[in-house]
Amino acid sequence: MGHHCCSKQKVKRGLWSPEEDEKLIRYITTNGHGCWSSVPKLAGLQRCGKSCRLRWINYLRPDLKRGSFSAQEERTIIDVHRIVGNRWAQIAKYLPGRTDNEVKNFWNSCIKKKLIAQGLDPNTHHLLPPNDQINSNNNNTNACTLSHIHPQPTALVFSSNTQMIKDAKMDMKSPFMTLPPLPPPPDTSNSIHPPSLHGISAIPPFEFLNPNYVWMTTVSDQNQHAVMELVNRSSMGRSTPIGPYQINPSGFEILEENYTWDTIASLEPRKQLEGVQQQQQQDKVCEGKADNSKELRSGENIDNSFDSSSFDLELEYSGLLPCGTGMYCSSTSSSCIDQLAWGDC
DNA sequence: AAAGGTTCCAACCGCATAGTG
DNA sequence: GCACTATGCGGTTGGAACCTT
Repeated sequence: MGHHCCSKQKVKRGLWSPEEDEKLIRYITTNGHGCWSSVPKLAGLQRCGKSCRLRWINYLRPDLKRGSFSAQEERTIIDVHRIVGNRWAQIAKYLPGRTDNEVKNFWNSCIKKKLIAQGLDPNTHHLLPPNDQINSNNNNTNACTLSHIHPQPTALVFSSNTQMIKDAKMDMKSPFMTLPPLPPPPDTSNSIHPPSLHGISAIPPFEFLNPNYVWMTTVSDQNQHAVMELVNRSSMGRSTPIGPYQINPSGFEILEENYTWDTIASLEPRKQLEGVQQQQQQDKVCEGKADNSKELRSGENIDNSFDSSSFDLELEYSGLLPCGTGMYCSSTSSSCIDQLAWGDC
């Protein structure tokens, strides 16, 4: 079955010859591609326009970066994939010089296997059930990796620059992150102070490992970045930020009461316990308020809107990750993230 | 060295959507 | 609103290259 665009033409298929490449390059560099369907004829090629377009975009474009993916690119792919899923074109946007096809192939041939080997489901980025984990039980490296990955909350911070706000479609499968380098965490044993972000320092000490508290993202500080927020999990879904720093100059709200950001093993929002919803429903009945922010915060609304298909944030990325027991590391600081990602403990 | 298996990636296929008349 | 075309995208495939036996 041929393409719609070339069903009437006698077209060549399969691998491109150097001569064909040369013709296409010469034509496009001279004239631009214009309407792709007319390119083959004008360039003297026995191909359909679609094939020419693909060849140009995936292979001949001068701005393409060839060669293997760097560790940084690999990390970016994983992190963006965690947010947007198999939306290769979206992912490729954050990898200059890479194409969606290239990213997709790299994912399928390489990253997927690495994640599975670490006991992570490449689709969900969650831990696989023990039976599905390959080599993770008899492999100390993986065991080490998982022990790092699992118990720590993670941090997600939005970049809410003007362009992003303009481009954002806030259906929010998940927010994405711009993570500034953090100051080194204080040297404490069990009680760790949260890092000070963007000059917000009035954060009281708290027990970082206390399961009653969880990091949540909210927007934003004076530098137009969203900041993490500690929320009392035991308040059954009510957002009870710790600290007097809820600022939102950008006008959009990310914090969702019913969701917490899970560990690095699963950065997707995770609905809290059923009791949370019940409590909220009770609250709604009691309060009977129609509050604008509630629209965004409503669990049902968010739930319904969790369609990654329209997630389109101008995201920036860097990798703040929990690193070891109660500690953080950032992507700008070295190999910790690599160790976490690939088990080089 | 040869056969068979596996991996990788360029290219294709088909669907969705936008644009146009 | 409809039909048609062009474009973009994700899933899939085919075959060359590589690896294993």
